[in-house]
Amino acid sequence: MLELAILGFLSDHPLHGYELRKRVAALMGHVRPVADGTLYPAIKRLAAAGWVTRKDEPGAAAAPRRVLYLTEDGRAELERRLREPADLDISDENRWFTLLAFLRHLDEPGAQAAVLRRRLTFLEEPTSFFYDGERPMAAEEFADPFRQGLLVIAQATSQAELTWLRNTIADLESTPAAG
Amino acid sequence: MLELAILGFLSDHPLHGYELRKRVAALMGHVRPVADGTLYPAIKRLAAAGWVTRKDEPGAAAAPRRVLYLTEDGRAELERRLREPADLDISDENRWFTLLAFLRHLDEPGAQAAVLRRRLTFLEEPTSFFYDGERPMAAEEFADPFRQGLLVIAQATSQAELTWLRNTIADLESTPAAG
DNA sequence: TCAATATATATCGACACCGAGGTATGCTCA
DNA sequence: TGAGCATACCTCGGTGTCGATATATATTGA
Repeated sequence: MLELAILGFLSDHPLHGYELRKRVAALMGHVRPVADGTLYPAIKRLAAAGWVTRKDEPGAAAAPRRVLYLTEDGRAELERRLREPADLDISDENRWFTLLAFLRHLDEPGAQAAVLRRRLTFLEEPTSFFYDGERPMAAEEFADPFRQGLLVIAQATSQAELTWLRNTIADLESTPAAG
Repeated sequence: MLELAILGFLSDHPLHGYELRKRVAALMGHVRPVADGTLYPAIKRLAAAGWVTRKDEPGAAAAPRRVLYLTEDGRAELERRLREPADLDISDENRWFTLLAFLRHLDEPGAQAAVLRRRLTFLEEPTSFFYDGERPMAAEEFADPFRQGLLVIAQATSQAELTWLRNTIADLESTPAAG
């Protein structure tokens, strides 16, 4: 998820680590802050894989910067990760939102629609959080207001997303294929 | 998060690992499946800390079961974790939902309301996912339909939860303190 | 001149998690 | 009798993440 975000941000502009950190923090930091000890090893991994290159530049305000550039291999890797996301990228909200933030870098509307369809399929699956034996329990069955809330919120959330997904898939599939 | 779920489920009933696995899977498995290699070490940690005890029983259908019981220390630990959750438990959806699923085990309405207030404060903070320099960008500013969707969904989601939070906090705070 | 702050990069140990694999029991059906 | 499956528990290696810590420069204000 972090690696995807790095590849995605670098796909827009070359960035140095500090700026990258700020963008990553803006995207998902309010939900799950990213520590330096997570970011820099991640950059190192991507560099070792040949997906980003580093160039030293004098610092604008302070210490010298190591500006990161996405390589051609890196762009291909980004596309691969967007085109064929893991199941966890589809089901986990944090990962899914990160994917969504960079899905425009997949430039075929058909491929974009295919990814949205996977999320649609996932959200359309009937799932319950709690069971009475085999039988899924509805919100109204709980005396517990917190479990009620859990189900009510989850339902409202997925309704909003389902609406958006269906509209956007329809738009994408009515778009003539990009040339 | 997993440890909280284990303590929470055991607070309802003693369970053996296999049954516990099914309940944990129902609660959060569709979003993020829990592997055996995660569950059993977690049980071991809780046992080592003295929060659960294990008793062997003949298996109902097959291999013998190790039934898990929450100890008094375990119940105290559960309460502590519910009463004073880490910031990450408040901000991260997966963790927050897990907390919500067991919040009824905190039996003071005032303490429950205090936890909900923390979530309310978090959701009321103005946050944006993307910035143009310092300026947060609104959904309409993106040509990118995916980033638009991201913001629209996030907003709809938090609206639903805000409504529920405000109503539930009001209910809890009008409840006479539990004896 | 000194302290504080923002900029900027990086390492290290501890640890939770995942995936793969292993062990074993008892039921069902061929 | 044997294969296959559901039940039931557990270990281990690899890895990603966190929190603490270290280093260094430039600006700002007391």
